[in-house]
Amino acid sequence: MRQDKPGEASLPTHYDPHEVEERIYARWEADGSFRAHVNTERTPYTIMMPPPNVTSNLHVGHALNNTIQDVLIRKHRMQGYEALWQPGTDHAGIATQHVVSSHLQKEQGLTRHDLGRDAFEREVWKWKDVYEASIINQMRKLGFSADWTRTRFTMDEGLSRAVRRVFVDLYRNGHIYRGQYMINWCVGCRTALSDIEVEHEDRVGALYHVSYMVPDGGPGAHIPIATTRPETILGDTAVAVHPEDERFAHLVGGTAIVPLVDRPVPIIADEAVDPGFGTGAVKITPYHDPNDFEMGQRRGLDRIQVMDEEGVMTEASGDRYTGLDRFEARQRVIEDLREQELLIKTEEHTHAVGECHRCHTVVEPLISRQWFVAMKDLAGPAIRAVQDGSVTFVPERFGRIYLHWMENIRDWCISRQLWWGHRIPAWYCTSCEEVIVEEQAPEACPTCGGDVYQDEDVLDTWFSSALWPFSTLGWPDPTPEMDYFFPTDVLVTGWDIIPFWVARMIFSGLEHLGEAPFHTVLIHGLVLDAEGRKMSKSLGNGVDPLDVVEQYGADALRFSLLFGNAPGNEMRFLWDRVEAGRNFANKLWNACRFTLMNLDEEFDPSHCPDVLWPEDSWILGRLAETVQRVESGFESYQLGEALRTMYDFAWSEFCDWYIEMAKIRMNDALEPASGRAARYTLVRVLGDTLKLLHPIIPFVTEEMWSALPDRQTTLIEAQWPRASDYAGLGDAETGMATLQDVVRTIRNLRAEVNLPPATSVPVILSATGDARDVLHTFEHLIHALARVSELDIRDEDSGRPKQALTGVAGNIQVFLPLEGVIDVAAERDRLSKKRDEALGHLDRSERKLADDNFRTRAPEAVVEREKARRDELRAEVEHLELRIRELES
RNA sequence: GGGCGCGUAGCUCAGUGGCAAGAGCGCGUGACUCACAUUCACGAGGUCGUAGGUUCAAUCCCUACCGCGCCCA
Repeated sequence: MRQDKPGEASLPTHYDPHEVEERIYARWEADGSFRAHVNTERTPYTIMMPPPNVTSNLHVGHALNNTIQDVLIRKHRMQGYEALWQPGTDHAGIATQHVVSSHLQKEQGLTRHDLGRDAFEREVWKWKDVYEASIINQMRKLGFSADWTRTRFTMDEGLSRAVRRVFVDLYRNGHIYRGQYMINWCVGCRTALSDIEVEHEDRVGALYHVSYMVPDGGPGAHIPIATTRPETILGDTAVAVHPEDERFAHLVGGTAIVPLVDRPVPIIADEAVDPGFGTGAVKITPYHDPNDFEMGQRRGLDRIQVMDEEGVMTEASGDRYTGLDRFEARQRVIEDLREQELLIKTEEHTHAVGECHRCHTVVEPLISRQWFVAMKDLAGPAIRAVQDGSVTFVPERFGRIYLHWMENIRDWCISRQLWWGHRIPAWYCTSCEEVIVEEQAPEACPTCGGDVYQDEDVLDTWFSSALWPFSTLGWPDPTPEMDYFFPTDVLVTGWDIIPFWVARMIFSGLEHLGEAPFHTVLIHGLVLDAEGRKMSKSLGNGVDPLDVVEQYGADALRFSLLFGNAPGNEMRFLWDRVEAGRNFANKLWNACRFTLMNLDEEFDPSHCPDVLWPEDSWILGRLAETVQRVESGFESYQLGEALRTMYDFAWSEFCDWYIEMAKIRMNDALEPASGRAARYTLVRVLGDTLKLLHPIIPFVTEEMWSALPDRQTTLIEAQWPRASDYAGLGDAETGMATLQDVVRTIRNLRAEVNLPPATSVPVILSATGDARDVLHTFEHLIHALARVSELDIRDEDSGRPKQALTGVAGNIQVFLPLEGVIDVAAERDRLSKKRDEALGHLDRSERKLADDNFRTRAPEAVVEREKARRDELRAEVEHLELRIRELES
């Protein structure tokens, strides 16, 4: 939208994002504006993009997450920081394996086992290539200014090397071990899961009370136990009661017979039993329950596996049950117990059932040989980093969630029985017991020289994500990027992955580099649908960001994600808000059109006129304050507040008032200096407003910027405004508030009697002293802004019109002498209403000031303000009463 | 059971220990005013969940309760 000759308006009346966005984005890329370089002349500012999963395209949640980052990056870039936004994608082991498997099944009817490991992996890589490209394309359409030349993928060679290095280091330092422990097993995904990959959901189930016979307790002696999982009875190896439970004290030390399998097991006393739950006695199944597993370890109980990794009952469960699915087995066990009259009763019972957060099948706790990270030693420094403030969460409350999780952390199961991911760098000897953990594959067993084979399993995806803040910068190699950009500055993410990712990055940074990878964690909420529901595939209520961009433009989408949102809070996606964003962009566009249309040949933006008019000083003063408020909004990460401040300034002050006033002055041939000052101020204020808004709505602002005269750089590289830039220019105290008050009062009176805006009316303003001077200063403006035919500014004692609509603007009386139009009775009612309103306020104010406590204890400024307010209200009431009396006479 | 968040205009949400509490959308009235009808002017609409407490002053801080949502066990 360049225009060659000033004064010629060739711009369309509506801003069209489609025409603009692609071109602008290409320009930024061609200029290398997103590139970050190691540059010791500048301070680095670094944000690591949370790498989206290559499973599928981005949704609006991603759009929010990345918009926030882009805003921070663009702003700091304009402030002169060397701003690196490091992008990339995540291989998302279990999730990607899942979608590719389903895809294969659907398209070709094949399972991954039909293909075999290598061929399956090739399929996943293909999927990754497609979605990585698609995701990056989406992000470009949204205007994100990441340094794409540095794009990384968690399974890149370099990042994989970082994974192996970390695994080996942790192993050698004793932080990684392998062993048989209780883990969460997903029967659907056929893999181990870590604790946090299990979601607990309350379900209505049953609590079964079952009799266990106690043969040496006398005839008919039994102990009643309660369980929610009767099928695990088959694997029981003890019965436990609380040591102080008198009901069962006589049985402790004896033997109970496990029903259906007739296995004698000890009756033990253990503090872990809750005597208030169920019958007070519990069955112990060390192989299939995490609490029982711990008790089993303490007490040296036997472990019997009655269910395998496919959720099918094993031979150890007995002939009647072998080969049954776990849920069928439960039914058969219940029937058999009932038949043998060992089932005492069944009661409804709601309890939390763990399910796989990926496939939502019920998770089976069982003992399995897996690799673990011992968390205790690693957690300590990570807790201290947040406690001592070296890492700060915004909003603060999320720091407590983090600490709670860290303080109760358990060892992290990191091996996954998947094909997609980083293969565990451990080799086993076929001839001896040797386990070799190395970054590079060993050729033979170092102990006996036997053949070796690598562990079949891969690592939990988060094991590599935890290294993202430094693996992307080249670690473990010593790179200039590591020296310069690490540690990074802000991590922006949702609260849902604090334990998965944030916590692990923090302890990884501390362990491997001796410092936390960022100083601030900025948490945002979820984006919900218009009804406040979580967006999900099954509900089909998701919103594709590209749809929004297509319809309204990227700026409108970005605006809608930030406007009116507070940090950490959930937000609903509303099309109305997108529309508001589009309208705002259009408003700015037209302000820019107006400005350009009014520049003349001799306009020189670099030359500040010697004299500025009061309205120029006013808008510059308002701008200075806006800059300051925006700055403090950004500092506290209140982007929504910052945006609202800019929005109000640009629309309600600059467009609604300043531009309207500038029109009048630029048309005034008698005062060319006024027009010059207005032109300068217009360009100055518009330009700086575009700078402020650029991080949030980059496209439309850049497009307008390029049309303003004499731009030295693109807007993305322009210098961020500072409040001090307006020293000596801005002045908020120019009587503008009085002018606005008077104009509004006149407009209000006109509206009372339904006067069309085109009709001019005579107006009498009555005031004394300073107020009258202000009115004289702005006489021409009042004329035009309020559509006044004849303006009569007079002293209070120089008479008042008889027949007139009356209003009060502070200590100024406003009269519209419209003889014939006035309905005296209606006017009297209107004024009485106004008087009563004012009286109410005045009453409150006077009572406040009559209170000694208030006068002595409240700050002086507050008391002074209250006095001023009271005086103003008094004057208003007096004026109104005088007028009412006049109408009555 | 433990923890957290929310409850402010018809709707969706900002906000602050001290002027008469705001926005967007919606609603009413008027206007094709020469940047913009994706607009402009004017207006209606709120006991800031309920009850106590702290304070000169509470929508904001504290306590309890009610309603909604989330996390952990």
